[in-house]
Amino acid sequence: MPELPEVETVRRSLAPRLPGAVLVRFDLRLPRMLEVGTPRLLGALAGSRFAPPRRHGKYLLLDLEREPAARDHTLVVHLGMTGTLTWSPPGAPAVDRFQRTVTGYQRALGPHSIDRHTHAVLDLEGGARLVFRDPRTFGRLLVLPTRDLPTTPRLARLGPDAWGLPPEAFLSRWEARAGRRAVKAALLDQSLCAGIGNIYADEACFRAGIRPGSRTDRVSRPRLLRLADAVQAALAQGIENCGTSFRDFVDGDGSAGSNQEDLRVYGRGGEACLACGRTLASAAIAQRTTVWCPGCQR
DNA sequence: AATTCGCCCTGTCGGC
DNA sequence: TGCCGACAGGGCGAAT
Repeated sequence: MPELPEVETVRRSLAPRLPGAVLVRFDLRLPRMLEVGTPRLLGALAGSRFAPPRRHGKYLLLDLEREPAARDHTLVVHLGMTGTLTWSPPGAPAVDRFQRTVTGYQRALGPHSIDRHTHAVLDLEGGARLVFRDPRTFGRLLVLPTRDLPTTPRLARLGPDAWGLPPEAFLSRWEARAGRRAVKAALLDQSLCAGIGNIYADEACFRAGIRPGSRTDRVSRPRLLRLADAVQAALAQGIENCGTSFRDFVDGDGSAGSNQEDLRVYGRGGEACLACGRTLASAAIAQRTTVWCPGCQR
């Protein structure tokens, strides 16, 4: 479930590789993954040059430049739940490389495997490739003129990026948009601020000592400031650890992150709180599995 | 108007 | 051993 820290990890791993690379061919293997754009447009991208990768919330923004600049386009990638975007070095075999598990699942042997779950392959000049895989197909690809990014519905809905958002900005967004929902529901709302998902919402609530089920309009201002800081701390740790790899997540080089080893509450329902030893509670809040400590979070 | 719910999709896991 | 249901969950659009 790539959230902001995971997408940032992918961005950072692609940053040394991508800039200057020339797109030779955009092979879209599963057309429905392309939410915005047409096969014809993908063909017209050939010859474009990648700029340094950007990110907003959980979205990766890959700008493709060509002369004149008015023809610049952007490939927007959302990794959904199980998506990976990897940079395959020149010479890597294009053949399917996977093993069949006892249940019949095709587990990729390498991160850049071109198999039934590979939905897009971007050939780059010199033989390298960008490979997009997503077994559960919740991810999305968008290709559009760069100047249209701010008005594209999916992106226009997003609030400011959560990472580095000043506490006072977080507070003003909260006061304007949080409503009377559960705190967790507001944290997951990408229009309030973009990038927080299920893992980091729970982690931030724990760090702030706030119950994820408590109502947004009943959180005092000082505690809200604590929450703003906790969000930054949770995201910072995730980025520092190169993302949370419970199962599928890998960065652009196919490397897993280590943040799953440092999570305080997510995925630990029924286990002992690392701070006070009480049994961590688990329940569905905002239609998401939510874990918190009844002792530490009031 | 604000909030919740159902759906998409495929693989994993536990129960019988 | 094998089948089957529950579950995971981001974001959209419909329903309340």
